[in-house]
Amino acid sequence: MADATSSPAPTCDVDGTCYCPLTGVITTLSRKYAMQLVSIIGAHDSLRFAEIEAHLASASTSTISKRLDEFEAAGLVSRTQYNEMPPRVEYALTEDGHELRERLEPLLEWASETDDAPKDDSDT
Amino acid sequence: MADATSSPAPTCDVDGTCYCPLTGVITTLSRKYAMQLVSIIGAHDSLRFAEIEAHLASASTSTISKRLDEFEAAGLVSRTQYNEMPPRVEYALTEDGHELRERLEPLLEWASETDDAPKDDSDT
DNA sequence: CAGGATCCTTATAGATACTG
DNA sequence: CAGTATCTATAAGGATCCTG
Repeated sequence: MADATSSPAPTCDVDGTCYCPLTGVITTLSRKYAMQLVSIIGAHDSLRFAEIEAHLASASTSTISKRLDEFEAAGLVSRTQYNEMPPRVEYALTEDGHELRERLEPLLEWASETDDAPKDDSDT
Repeated sequence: MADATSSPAPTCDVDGTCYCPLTGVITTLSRKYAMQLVSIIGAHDSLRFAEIEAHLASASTSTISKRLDEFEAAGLVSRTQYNEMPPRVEYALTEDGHELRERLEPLLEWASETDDAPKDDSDT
């Protein structure tokens, strides 16, 4: 995405054109359910759309679809389509996706601990 | 937010009341510049507001202010105010914040490599 | 210096309906 | 099954002005 077209200025706010895309991968990860999704997919060899939905029931179909799209575009997830009947599509992490997930897991794990285990002794 | 309502049901989509806050920390981290901010603050013992702004020049004052607020609320950052003239306020990571940063750094590092986009990371 | 309040713009998620 | 297209509601970021 960042080709050598001479203006690699990361400060997109110099003009009002864009809303500051920041770093690609981080931006992608900052979207809703993105991190969880990577984690879920990586926890399996491959998953079908409906299975992903089942794992992330709180997310809407279109949201999951969008995330998946973004992941594909970012090279984090691969999509394999089997033209059968009924249709079958499998999603899996790419190598990059796995590398990401490795770095993501400690964060998510810690986050879930922190979130439901308040460390402050004074509360409640 | 610090409501001790005994039922920590994270599935906010059972009712249409809220926009699904997800897991606290992850949501906080998903906001713009949030991860970078944690990284920046953690790279120093403490930082003043203006210094943070300088490190994250692309972010607006109000955005930084909001992040800082959220971090404080999440117990990730401490704010120390010195009633001098001129006013002096120092921000630093709490223990929790440091734990977070430890898990965040590999991700950010990998992300910047992957993205190949030089960010406004002034110091190491 | 440090930031809050306000207003505005844009981005993003969800619902719904429809298709290959 | 596996989505896409469209629309709407809302949230989130930025600019600006203003204060302690």
